[in-house]
Amino acid sequence: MHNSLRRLDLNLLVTLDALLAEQNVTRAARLLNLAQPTVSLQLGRLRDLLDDPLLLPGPRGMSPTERARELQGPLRDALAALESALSPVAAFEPGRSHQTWKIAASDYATTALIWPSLSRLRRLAPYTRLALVNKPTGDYAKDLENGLIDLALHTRDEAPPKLRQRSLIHERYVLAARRGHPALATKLSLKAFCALEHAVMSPDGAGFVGSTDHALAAEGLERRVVLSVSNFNSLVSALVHSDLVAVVPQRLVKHEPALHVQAPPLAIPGFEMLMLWPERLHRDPAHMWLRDLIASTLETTGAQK
DNA sequence: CTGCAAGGCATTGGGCGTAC
DNA sequence: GTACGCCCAATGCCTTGCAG
Repeated sequence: MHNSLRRLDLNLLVTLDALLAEQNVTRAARLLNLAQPTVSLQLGRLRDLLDDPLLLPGPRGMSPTERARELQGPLRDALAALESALSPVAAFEPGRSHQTWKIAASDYATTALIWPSLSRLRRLAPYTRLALVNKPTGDYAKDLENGLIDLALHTRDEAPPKLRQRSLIHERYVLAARRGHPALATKLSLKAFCALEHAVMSPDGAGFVGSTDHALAAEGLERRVVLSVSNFNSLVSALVHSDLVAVVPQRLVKHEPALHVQAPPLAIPGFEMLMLWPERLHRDPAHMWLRDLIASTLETTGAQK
C-alpha cells in the first residue's frame, strides 16, 4: 500500500481524468498541453499501476474498461476536492459576483420553486445570471457531473442516486378550473367530479393517466380525460380558455388569478420536490449560497401559509 | 473484396533538468 | 560526472472508412 502510494504520481491522476473525459489520447494530450506520446507513456504507467488496461482501442477511439468507468466519478470528485482545498476559499460575495447558474427544472418546478426566489436573487446578486433548462439530456446525474447544469429540481420519486440532495417542499394536488366555471360553484361529489372533462399533463405528451386516475382506480372509479399536454404551462392555459378541469400541483396555480381552485373530492397522494447537485459543487460557496436562497425562501413562504 | 488514405496509439532515441 | 526521470519529434504499425 505504502509502496504503491510512493510510486503514485498525482499528475498521473490528472492525466487519467483527462483520458477518461476525452477517451482519446491525442485529445487528452492537447487538453493537458502535452505531446501525445507523453500521455501515451503516462497511460502505460497508469495501466501498470492499476493493473488494468483502462482504455481499450475500439471503434471511435478508445473505450474505457469497467474499472475505468468505476474510477471516473470518484476521481473527478477527488480532484475537485483537491482543487477547492488548494485554492483560497474566496467567500462568495453575492453583490459583486458575475456567476452564471444553470438549473434544470420543469415548468412546474420553475413556477413553484424558482419564482419565489427570483426577486430576492435579483436584488441580492444583481450581476449574476440564471439559466433555466427544461431537460438538458435527460440524464441529470451526468449533466451535473460534467457541468452542463449546476442544480436539478426533481421529485423524490426516481431521483437519480448518488447526488447530494435537499428536500424543498411537500406538494399537494388541487382541482383547478377557470374562474366562474359552473361546476365548481358548489361542493363537488365524486361522481360529478368524474363526469367533468379533465385535462392532464403527461411529460411524454401522450399519456392520459396520472396520480388522480390511480387514486380513482383504487375506488373502482374512472374519470374522463379528454386532453393531454406535455407541460404545465399549456395545462394552465387550457384551463383558462375552456371548461376543462385539471388536478394540478397547488403551487402551479396559486398565483393564477384567472383560475378557481378547490380541494379535490378524494385523497390524492402528493409528492416531494428535491434539489440535486453533484459532489464537486457541495462546498462551492456560490453554489451553497444559491441553494440556501432557494430553500430558505420556500421555508419562509411555506411558514406564512 | 481490394487497395488506399487518414487517423490514432505505441515505441524509440535524444535533449534537458535535477539529485546524488 | 553519472544516473534518472520527464518530455518531445519522428516513426512504425494498426484500424477504419471509402472508392472502385
